[in-house]
Amino acid sequence: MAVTVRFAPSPTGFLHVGGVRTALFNWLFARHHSGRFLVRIENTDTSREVHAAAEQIVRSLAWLGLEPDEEPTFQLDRMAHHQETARALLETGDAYHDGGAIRLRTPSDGVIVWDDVVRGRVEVDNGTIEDLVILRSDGRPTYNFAAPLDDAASAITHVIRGEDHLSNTPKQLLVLQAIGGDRPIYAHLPNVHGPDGQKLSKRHGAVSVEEFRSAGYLADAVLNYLALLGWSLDEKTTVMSRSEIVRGFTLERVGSSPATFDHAKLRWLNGVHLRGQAQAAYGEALAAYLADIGFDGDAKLIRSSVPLVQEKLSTFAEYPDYCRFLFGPVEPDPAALVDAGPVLRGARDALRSVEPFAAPEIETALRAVADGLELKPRKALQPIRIALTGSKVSPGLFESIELLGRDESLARLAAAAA
RNA sequence: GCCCCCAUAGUCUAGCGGCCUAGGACGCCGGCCUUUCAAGCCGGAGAUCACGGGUUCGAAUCCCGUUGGGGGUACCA
Repeated sequence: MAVTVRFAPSPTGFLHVGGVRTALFNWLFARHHSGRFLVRIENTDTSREVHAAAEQIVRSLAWLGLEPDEEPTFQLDRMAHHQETARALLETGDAYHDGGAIRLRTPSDGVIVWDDVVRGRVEVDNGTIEDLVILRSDGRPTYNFAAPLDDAASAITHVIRGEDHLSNTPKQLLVLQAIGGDRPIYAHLPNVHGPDGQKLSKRHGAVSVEEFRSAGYLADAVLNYLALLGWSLDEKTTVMSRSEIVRGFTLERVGSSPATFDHAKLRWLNGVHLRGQAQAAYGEALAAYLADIGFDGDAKLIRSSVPLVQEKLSTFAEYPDYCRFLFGPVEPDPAALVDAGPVLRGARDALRSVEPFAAPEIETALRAVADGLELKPRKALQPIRIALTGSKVSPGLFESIELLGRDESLARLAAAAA
């Protein structure tokens, strides 16, 4: 039987780290087995539904490249079927009315058992499970009734979800038993915690997928990082491409202890992925990101600046601070330029005649200036950098000058020397 | 309260009875490189494998207890 999995979020807000991790593991499992990955929005609790949350979730998944193999479905769309099933259960006596609701009759003794792929064998006393409401008094199904029904209807083979659903599993198994549905295989993933050990939430900083996107992270890096939260390929591999993860992913290597989200490691990993990109793709992604956040800069210039920054940035968000000087005037701190007159004038004279106006030639010329003034390169170049970029930290000076152009460079040098 | 789950360095993890004087990665510290910052390279500190009992010739690995953390206990998902 072909592997079919589903990611089933409730539309109560943005897709956050814990949610994506669950979605990712489902997607990886499906891809690894050439199976299908479905998305089902669990919207049976209409009172908690947040407007546009479903679209938001789907969009976040798309950004990460976790595209479902079918149009996402909404649980409530199958309400007629849920109600019909409840009625049938009523007729066989497996369910009964209670107030306005309908409850499933559950056994009071014995145990219900399943072999969880990540937890191992789990046994629950039937006595601890009370007759569960399957249809609310207003006719809407409850989650624990609708979910197993829908799983069965979609022929879900593996239910991969957060450990908060562990205690729902016996209930859903009981429902499945009552309707004679096939059992899927269950895998309950450990939670993702914040730095304080509490469940990850807003106050731990960026946790929604959208935030990572606007913070300049690469989807592949986020994916790589998330995959490592609870799963490992082997004893030493950290950096992996999407396809390497898909190839190596198995549920057997998913751990059962909760993980803490570490922004610093994500950041590092993002830098690694950024540096590994082809220059053209990097430029493409960078330009798209900058347009997204409203950075006003010529796309062509952005592209040509890629070689200057690719080795330096760990997120795209750092780009403006590094390269703002390429796109507009600078205001060097005069205090940092005292006594710099001779160097700046020397640089100006040298740059006036450099041919061609390219980094290697510029470097030769400026080093000669430093030599002539008997200054160490470190000493001589820093004021020039400040005059041209307005900052003590910048991309490579010579490449920056080339990109800035002769006229602009001379003008900035003159202004600073004055 | 009751039920369940988890427990290796600050963090993510490897480990599934002897290969472990516990491996990798982030972070941290130092050095090299160097036009700044990064990157890169080299080196270092950091874990009595939560604690206490067992089992075994031998335990991070198996069992029991304790502690800590988490989840559940809804006509929420």
